[in-house]
Amino acid sequence: MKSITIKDVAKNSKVSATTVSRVIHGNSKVSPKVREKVLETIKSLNYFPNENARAIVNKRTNVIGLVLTDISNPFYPTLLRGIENTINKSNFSMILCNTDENPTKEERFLRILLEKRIDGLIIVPTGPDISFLKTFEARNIPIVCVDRVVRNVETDSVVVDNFHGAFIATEKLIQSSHQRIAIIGGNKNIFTIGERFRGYTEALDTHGIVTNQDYIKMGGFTIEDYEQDTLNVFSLATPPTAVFSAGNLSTIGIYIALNKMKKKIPRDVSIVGFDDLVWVEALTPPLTAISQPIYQIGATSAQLLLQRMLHEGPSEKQNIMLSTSLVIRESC
Amino acid sequence: MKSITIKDVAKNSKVSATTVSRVIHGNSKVSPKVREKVLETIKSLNYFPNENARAIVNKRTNVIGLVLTDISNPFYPTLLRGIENTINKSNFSMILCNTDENPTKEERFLRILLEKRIDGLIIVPTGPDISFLKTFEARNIPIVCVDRVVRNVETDSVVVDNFHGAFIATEKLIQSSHQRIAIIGGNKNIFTIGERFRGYTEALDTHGIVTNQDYIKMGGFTIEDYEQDTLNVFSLATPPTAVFSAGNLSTIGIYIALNKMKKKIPRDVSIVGFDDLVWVEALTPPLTAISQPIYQIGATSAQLLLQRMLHEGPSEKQNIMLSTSLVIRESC
DNA sequence: TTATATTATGAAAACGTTAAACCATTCAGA
DNA sequence: TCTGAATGGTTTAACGTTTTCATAATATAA
Repeated sequence: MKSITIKDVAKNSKVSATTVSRVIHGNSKVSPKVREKVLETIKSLNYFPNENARAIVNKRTNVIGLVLTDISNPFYPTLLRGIENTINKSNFSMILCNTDENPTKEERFLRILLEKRIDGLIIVPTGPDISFLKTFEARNIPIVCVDRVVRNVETDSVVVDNFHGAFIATEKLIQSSHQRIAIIGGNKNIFTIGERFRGYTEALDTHGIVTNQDYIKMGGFTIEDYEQDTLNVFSLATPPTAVFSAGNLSTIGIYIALNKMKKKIPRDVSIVGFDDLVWVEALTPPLTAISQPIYQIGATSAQLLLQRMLHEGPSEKQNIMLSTSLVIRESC
Repeated sequence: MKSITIKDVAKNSKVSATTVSRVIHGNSKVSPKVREKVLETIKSLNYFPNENARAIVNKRTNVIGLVLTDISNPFYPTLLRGIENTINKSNFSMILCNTDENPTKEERFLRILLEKRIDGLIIVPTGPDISFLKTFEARNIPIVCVDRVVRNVETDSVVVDNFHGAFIATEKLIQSSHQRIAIIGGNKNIFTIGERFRGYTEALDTHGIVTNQDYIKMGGFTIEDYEQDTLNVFSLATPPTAVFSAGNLSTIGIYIALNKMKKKIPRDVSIVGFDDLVWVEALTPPLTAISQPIYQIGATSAQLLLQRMLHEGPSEKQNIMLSTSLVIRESC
């Protein structure tokens, strides 16, 4: 099981390993005949350089880590493609880790990534204080926070204006002359969800509507949770006439529940949802939604990371906030 | 930018690097006081072993490659989680690559993965002949093909019975007394899609229904394509009364188009779709669908790969075919 | 006590690269 | 013809680990 090394190539071409290395790197200091010969034996031996050996001498691996909560959440695949397509251009690869919002898992992954000496990290942090990131910082491994930010270490970041998105979503419902507006969504402790909740209450406030605690269902996790939340809120004595769905999973639960309750959208209930994914247009009626530039969030954070890794760009950390837009369809 | 190495730990603990290495691995004998001291300085120096250096001496990286077509296809995230959750238990990490069905990209990724000396590969091949896999085979790097198979090298594989799934889907429509049944889907050259097409025609055949070429729309790629296909097929002089959607993207296109045409499902048109994803239940009406055990496909292929990497299990290649099931809802 | 086995440790080589320093040709120019 | 510069190559050390082998110290048995 002996593997083919640069020395084998050297021996077979009757030159030194250095010369082979030069040929591989296209370095000028090698004569055409020798280059030819070396390339030939590389091909004939089917030699491929060992990146791990390279990594230890070059002190760079060309690998980045991508730590997110769960690729199954439809937000992430597009984000990932934005990142991947960007870093691939500079020949970086990506190790993917799913934390499931679990800080213990997160720390374990971060340790592994550190040991693998990744050149950079893109992370959707599980919380606002990720102590292990200090270790990355101390070793000058660039970090980009995406979708959420962290406060115990300064990093570049790319987020979306969740607050404003939720604000205009809620306002849209108000302008359609709704007063009794529910919100259904996940855990407020998650940065993005918290911001969306703020946007919702702020919009009600701005328009002089007092928030009704019964209309606030922020604690779901699964589609079934959201379905149940919807069932509950629309079974109230005075049910809402509209609902703001704070995430894509809640949108699914809401549609399922309303279908079951035979409520017609938008006749009986109006909906605006956060996240404009491909399938929301197939719903009946198609969803009016807040659209995030998901791919661009990914691409931008990857660009930021590349800049740092290649020591280009400004030295101050960049904190970028991209904006959302309202896509009007027929659910309100 | 000097990094902390095992030698620094050694020096600071007044022992040799060997001893530090032994402490870290905890297997061989080292006296309690020394162990204590070493662990202490590891902590105080915040030392983390360099996995790349380890990789070159151990000849294993604890990394696998996952090469698939596009993580944005909702089939893949679940597959990925099945794989990840399985390999994580054995402390493997995963490099993810999206080929976009492009063999050139695929070959480039495979070369990179080879150079990184991954311990194993899980791949959804773009086609039936991936010559670069020969190189993996020659180096005894285990390969598992998933969802599709390859014919120029023998590998383990995990696929789903697409043929049978499509067969029972079509049969379901026939049994609901439909005779004019369309199929809308992607490129038949893709293994899974080809199988589904076979299942469709075979079901018609079995029940003595002659296939109508006008009802066959197999060439779409985007949701817009499928939407257009649907529009076209239902604008025929004698339109079909039912449609089999051969993939999840086509399901979206079909629902959008039928909504636009104001066709009622299932009154005007019945549908059965391939792939039972979370959002199909939120459609109106909820989709009757062929369900694949996606997570399990991933978990199984990862198990197969682990077996090979750890040199356990049988030496003959395993070719596993998992079965699909029909989830009946209200679209037919 | 001495001989032997056991335990704890270290030195050095190896893994597969790259880079710095060096050496031997060849070529230009006077 | 000689000098100096290119040119094309090699030798050696370094990167951060693990592993093999040797050795010193200690424990056990006779």
